[in-house]
Amino acid sequence: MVDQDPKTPRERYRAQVREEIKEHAWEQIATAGATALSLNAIAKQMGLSGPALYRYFAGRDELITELIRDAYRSLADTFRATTAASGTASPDLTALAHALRDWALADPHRYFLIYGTPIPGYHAPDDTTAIAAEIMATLLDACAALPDYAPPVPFDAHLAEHRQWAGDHPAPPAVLHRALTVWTRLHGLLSLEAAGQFTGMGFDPARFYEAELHDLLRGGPVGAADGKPRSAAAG
Amino acid sequence: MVDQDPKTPRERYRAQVREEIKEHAWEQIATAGATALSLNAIAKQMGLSGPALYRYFAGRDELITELIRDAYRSLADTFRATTAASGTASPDLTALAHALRDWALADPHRYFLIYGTPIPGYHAPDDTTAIAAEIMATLLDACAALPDYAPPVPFDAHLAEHRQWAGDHPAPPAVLHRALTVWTRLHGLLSLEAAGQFTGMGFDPARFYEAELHDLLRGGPVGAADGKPRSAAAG
DNA sequence: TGTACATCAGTGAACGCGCGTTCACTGATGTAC
DNA sequence: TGTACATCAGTGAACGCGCGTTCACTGATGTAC
Repeated sequence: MVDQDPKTPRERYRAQVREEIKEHAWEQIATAGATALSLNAIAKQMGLSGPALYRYFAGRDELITELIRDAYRSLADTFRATTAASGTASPDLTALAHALRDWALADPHRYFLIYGTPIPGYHAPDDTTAIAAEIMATLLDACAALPDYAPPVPFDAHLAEHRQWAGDHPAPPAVLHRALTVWTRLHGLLSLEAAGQFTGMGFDPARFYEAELHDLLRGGPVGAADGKPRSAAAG
Repeated sequence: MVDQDPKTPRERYRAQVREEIKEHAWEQIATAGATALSLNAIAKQMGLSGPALYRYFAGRDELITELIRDAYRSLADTFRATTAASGTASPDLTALAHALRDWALADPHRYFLIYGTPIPGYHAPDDTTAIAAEIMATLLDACAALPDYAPPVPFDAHLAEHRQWAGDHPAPPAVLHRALTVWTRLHGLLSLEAAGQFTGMGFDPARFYEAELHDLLRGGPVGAADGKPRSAAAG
C-alpha cells in the first residue's frame, strides 16, 4: 500500500505505473486465471505497447513473482491488522478465521495463487516462506491463547519431534497440532467454496464455515457457550 | 477400462487410439498442468500429425471434457471397489478415506482437475454431476453406518432444510453434516499435500491424515479403541 | 533564465514460437457383388 | 477368388492468432552549468 520513499518525481511515477500494471494483472487473473497472465494483454488494456512493460518488469516471471509476494504480504497484513484491532495481546482465532474468509473470497484467484494448484513450471520466491511463516506464527499465537480441550493424541508426539516449520515458537505440540488443523480445515472449506464446488448444493457455505469454526474452538468460550460439549457415543 | 462392445476391427482400433490419446493427455497434464494441454503436443508425442487427432476428438474442449468425466468415473469406481471389497453392506469410512488419499496422490493433477482451481473459461459437463452425486452418496452411506457421536448443532438444522445435494438419501441431518465435514476436511489435507504445501515443514502428511481421520471417526469403534474420547475442557 | 546534455519512458518493427483448426489430398483397409 | 467401390485414418500446407522478448529509435523530462 505504502510506497517505499520514492524521492524524485520519476521514481514516484515508476512506482505508480508498476502498481497500475499489477492492478491490471490482478484483474486479468481474476478473469482468466494465473496461467493466462499475458504481458501483451496487460499493455493493451493500459493503452501501451507490449515492450513498454519491460521498463517496469524484467519479464513475465518477475511480474508473477511480485504478485505472489504481494498476495502473501496482503494476507499477512490482514492478519496483523486483525490482531491489532482486537486490542488483546494475542490474536483471536475467531476474528482471524473471519478475516481469512473475507480475504479469500474477496479475490478467489489470489487465494489460489498462494494455496491452490501450483503454477506449472513455476515456484515461489524464497522470501515468501518468511511471510508464510509469519502467517503461521499468528495462527499459532491464536491457538496458544485457547484453553486446552483434549488429551494428547499420537500425532502430537510426532509433531513434537517435527516442529521445524514452527520456527522457534514456544507452543507445545498440542497447539502445533491445533494450528495445523485450523489451517487445513478452513482451507478445505474455503478452497471448495472458492472453486464453486458448493454452488447448487443448497446449503449456506457461511454457516458451514461457522460450524467448523465452532468445532475448532470447542472447549473454548465460544464452543462452551454454543451448546453442550460433545461426548463419546455409547459403543 | 472396458471398451463398450467395439464390434468391428475399425471400431476396436478407434477406441484404442482414443485411449492412447487420453493417456498421453494425462501424462502432459501431470507434467505441465491442465491449462497447458495441447493437441499438437500430444500428436507430436504420438508420432502423428496435429490434425490427425481430429479424427478422434472434435477439439481440445471435447478432450478435456472426456478427461474430467474419466477422472470422476475413476474416483467413483475406486469408491465402488472399496465398498465391494469390504464385504459389508455399507462402505467403511476408514477404507474410503485411505482409498481417496491413494487415488489423489497417485495423480495430483487429476485430483485438481476435479476439485482444484477451476479451469478458466471452462465448465464441467452436466453428466459429471451425476457421478459426483454417486461419490457423495457413498460417503453418506459410510457416515450413516457410523454410530452417533454428538448432539445436534445449529448447522444440522440448516442442513435439514437444504438437502437437495443429498438427493433422496434417507440420512438424517447429522449424517449429512458429517459427510460434508469428511469431504472438506480430507480435501483440505489432500489439496495442500498434493500442492506441495507441506514439503519442508517436517511432519509426515500421512500421520496428519490419520489423525484427522481418527478425529472424524471419534465415537465410532476406531476412535474409541484409539484412546479416550475427547471431553470438554474445564472452563 | 537559458542552453547543452543525459536520462529514460514508450514506440514500432521484427524474431521465432506454438497454438487450434480447416481443407483438399493420399493411401490403406474393409465391403459388396 | 477377384474386381469395383466406399470408408476412413492420416498427411501437409495453410489460416490467423497471441505469446514473450529484442532492438534501434523518438521524444519528452529532468539535470548541470
